[in-house]
Amino acid sequence: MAKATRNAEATKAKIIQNAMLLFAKNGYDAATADEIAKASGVNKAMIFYYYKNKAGLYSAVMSDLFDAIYKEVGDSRKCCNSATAELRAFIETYSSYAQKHSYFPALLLRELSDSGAHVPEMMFASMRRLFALLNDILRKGEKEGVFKHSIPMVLHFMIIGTLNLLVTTEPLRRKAAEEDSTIDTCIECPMDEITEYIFTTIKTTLEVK
Amino acid sequence: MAKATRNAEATKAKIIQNAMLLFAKNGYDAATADEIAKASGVNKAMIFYYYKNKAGLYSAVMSDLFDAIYKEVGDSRKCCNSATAELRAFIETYSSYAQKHSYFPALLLRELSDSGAHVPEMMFASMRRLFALLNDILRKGEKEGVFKHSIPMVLHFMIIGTLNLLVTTEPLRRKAAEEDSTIDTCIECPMDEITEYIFTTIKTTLEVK
Amino acid sequence: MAKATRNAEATKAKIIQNAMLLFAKNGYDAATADEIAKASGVNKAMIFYYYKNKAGLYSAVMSDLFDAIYKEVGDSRKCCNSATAELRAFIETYSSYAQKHSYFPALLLRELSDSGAHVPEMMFASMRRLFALLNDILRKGEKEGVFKHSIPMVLHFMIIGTLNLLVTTEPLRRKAAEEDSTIDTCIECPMDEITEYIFTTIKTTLEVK
Amino acid sequence: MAKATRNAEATKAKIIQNAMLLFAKNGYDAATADEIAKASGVNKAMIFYYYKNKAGLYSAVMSDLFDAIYKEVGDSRKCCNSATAELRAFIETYSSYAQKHSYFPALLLRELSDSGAHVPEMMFASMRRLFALLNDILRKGEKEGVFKHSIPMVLHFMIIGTLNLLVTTEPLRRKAAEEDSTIDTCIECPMDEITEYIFTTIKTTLEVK
DNA sequence: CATGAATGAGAGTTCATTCAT
DNA sequence: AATGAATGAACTCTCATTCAT
Repeated sequence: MAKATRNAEATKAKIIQNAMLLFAKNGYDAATADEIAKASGVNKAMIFYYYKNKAGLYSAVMSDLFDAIYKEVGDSRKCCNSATAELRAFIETYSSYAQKHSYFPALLLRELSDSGAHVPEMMFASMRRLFALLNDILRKGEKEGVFKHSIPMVLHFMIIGTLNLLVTTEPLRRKAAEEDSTIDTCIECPMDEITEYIFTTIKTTLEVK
Repeated sequence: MAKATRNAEATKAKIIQNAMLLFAKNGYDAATADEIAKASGVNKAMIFYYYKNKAGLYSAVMSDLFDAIYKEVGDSRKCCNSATAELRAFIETYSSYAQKHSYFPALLLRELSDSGAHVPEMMFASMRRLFALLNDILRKGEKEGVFKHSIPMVLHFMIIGTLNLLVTTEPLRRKAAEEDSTIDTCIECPMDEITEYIFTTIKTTLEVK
Repeated sequence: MAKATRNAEATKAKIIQNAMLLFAKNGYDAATADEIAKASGVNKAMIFYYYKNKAGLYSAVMSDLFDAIYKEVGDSRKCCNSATAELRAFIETYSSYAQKHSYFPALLLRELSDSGAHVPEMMFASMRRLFALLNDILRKGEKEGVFKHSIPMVLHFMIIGTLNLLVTTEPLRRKAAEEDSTIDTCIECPMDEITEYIFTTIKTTLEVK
Repeated sequence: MAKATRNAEATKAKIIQNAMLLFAKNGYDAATADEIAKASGVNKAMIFYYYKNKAGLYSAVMSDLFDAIYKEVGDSRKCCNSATAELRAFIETYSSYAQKHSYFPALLLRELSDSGAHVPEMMFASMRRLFALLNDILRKGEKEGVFKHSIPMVLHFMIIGTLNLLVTTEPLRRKAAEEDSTIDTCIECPMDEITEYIFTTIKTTLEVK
């Protein structure tokens, strides 16, 4: 109804967007309200007007991300009928989300390192929901007789740990490659090959016989 | 009146030890010099006297940890003659180190999430050295004809990502288990079983035919 | 949808009423426009629309109170013919007003402590008018030969100081009584006895011979 | 052991001294840490270094004042042997303290108006101790048969209410006198005459027969 | 080597006030 | 008349870092 100013939704969106980037780049503590406000082109007080405090903003950011990934990964299951296909969809969707929203892996890994210090309640629910998806797939596969018994928690961390680390360490790996060409930090590896490799590894370990 | 004053090495050791714990628990930014000094029972100024600044202290902490893990993992290779045995040693040693020094995983994951923001130079070197070890093992296995061609970087992240996440998320997983018993967060899993499971997974994906 | 919107007088009255309470409870600085607006069920901007700024609102509140007390105390004189009776009326009316509007004493004492920092002009006029009333009574008594020469300002502060302190300290005295029963903070004293006691004291000091 | 800087006691004293003045002049909320630091010629952080937070500083200020007045008033009793003389000493000592430390009345009246919002615990204890002194004197007089039964709480407020108001309203009364000479705000009254007048009033109301 | 005192630069948060609708 | 969005100026408090002893 307005052009650009005096538009609550637009203002909130800008704040969330820039907060995401800055929280991902600098971490919760090092990302300042000043910085976020300036990047968003809004007055610093608006952050507190809409999100009460820094933690509230952070929660909002994380909620958005977790809701989105849960939805995408959850939706991806619908399109398949075998447990193996669902597993592939899980890994591929997670991988593509992590690449598209490259700030997400850093945020997630840091939050897990802090045991959910900044958004305790939400981390539980969100991580659990995501894990429950994989859990379902694995159980289904077992029931169908195509998967061996496994340790779902370990496989879950194998998938998301690997993918998240690959995304977050990209700049680090690139620099390492520049400085020491004798070591292959997989900087040129196409992500879909990597994703496929991860899928194959998990599938192989699950294969009966 | 005598206690431990006027003993440079002891003072430095106390600082490092407590800094480790607090950096791990609270992260780089949230760990304060005041806190570290009080926990160590030394005057705050000593931190700056011995380590120049906060970043210097952090570097020292990380160096110690990385040197130690590199040494332990490196040493573990000596005792074996097959690539497969060396791979198992790599994984088991890393796993046992991560458990014994349970602050390490949080520190490492956070630092990787930050692309080595706080200790740039060192992260390169140390991570590279560790990765080089695994790389060697994999190449050796390939040469011996017992391992298929693989993507070492991915396997590396699979191993350390999974192990580190399992250690750091322990409190989170415990709480989740308490609140929702229908989901198995593997909180009672013995770590050696998990370690073996990881090893088996990696080995299986490497097996020729 | 109809309630009380679009009704200037009602809105203004609600604001004044709640502002009174909150200024009394929290003091000028600690009472916020947000708080007053919320308590009044009106939009914050209305405060500024009707009263220009916080000081304006405060002035309006104080004016109302001072006008009311002046009117009540002033009116009370009419009904009597002797200076002594007028003095009693002054004290009793003030006392009953302070009890009925229990936020008034806090506001008055604070404003006197601040030397009228927030409502300079008005405090002069209002306090003076009130004091002039007592002054008149005392002079009249002197002329009639029933009162000795006195120091009106001192008697004025004796009356209003005592009454205001008794009202404002009520919660404090109640707590003190609960914690230490050996001391009598007069928490159960009927206010009319106290008022009578004050009157007697003043009368006694004024009595000729 | 030092000259002026690096002297904890001197620094603390300067802070307390200036805080007193500014809290008295502007009230708790309106007195800012910046202001107090600047007035004291110290870095703002020192306030928090020594007193933890603003409330802590305020508490320290009030403690100092209350301890001092209690001590002075308490000591004054020793020198007398009759209840009447002790009563005079109580009033005179309180009066002289209030004049000498002219910031005290404002602080006290405001705190009483707030029901001890900022220093709850202390207000109880301190006010009670002071009141207990007067209470003792009155009881002693009753036992000796020189005082009638009275309401100590009311007499206490009569004394301190009047004296405190006279001190705090001084600037107000001066301005009023300048603007309207027909009214006598007792601005030229010598404080010892006023004190004597208060004493006489209280004594008169206590006199048997 | 060791300490407590001192500092300066910010960070998060609040709040009176104004603007656009 | 009434509202929610927006702002700017403070304000309290923290913290890495340095100085004097």
